[in-house]
Amino acid sequence: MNYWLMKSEPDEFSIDDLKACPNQTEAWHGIRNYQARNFMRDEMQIGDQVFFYHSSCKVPGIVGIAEVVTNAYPDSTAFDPESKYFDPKSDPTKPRWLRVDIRFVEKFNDIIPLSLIKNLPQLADMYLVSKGSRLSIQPVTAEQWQAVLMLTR
DNA sequence: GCCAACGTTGGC
DNA sequence: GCCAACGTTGGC
Repeated sequence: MNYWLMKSEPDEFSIDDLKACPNQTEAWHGIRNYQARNFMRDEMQIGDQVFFYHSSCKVPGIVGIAEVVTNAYPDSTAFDPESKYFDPKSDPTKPRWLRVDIRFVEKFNDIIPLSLIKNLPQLADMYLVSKGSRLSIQPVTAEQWQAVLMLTR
């Protein structure tokens, strides 16, 4: 099993939104970055655990946990001219973009703020706080996963 | 294949 | 809103 961190702008889609979805499950659409896509395609597995991260907001940070419940499959929003994620270069017979479904697992009582993560030596090597990190889907090590969980309990 | 121009991300 | 850092595009 692998661990991940996935970013979302809470104004667009928050962990509360995920919890409110049918079956508390939602398709993680709109990823338009090859590295993030390749993680989904090549390394993500059903059952993988995900830190849900709120970005571009007042207090950015990790707000809870979700779980991967499907393998990667074509992101149909790329074929929809009405969608903000429409990509005319993604051919439906050869889809360029993929998504997975994730299910709500847990919302932390308190957010783990980015400012705290930056200041903890045991989390200093998280991809999240590495220079110029912008990936919206990032791998997390088992050690980092445990270190973050320790902060919530 | 290089690289300048442009677009996006995301913290602050 | 600013801007650093990175990704993508497209001419050559």
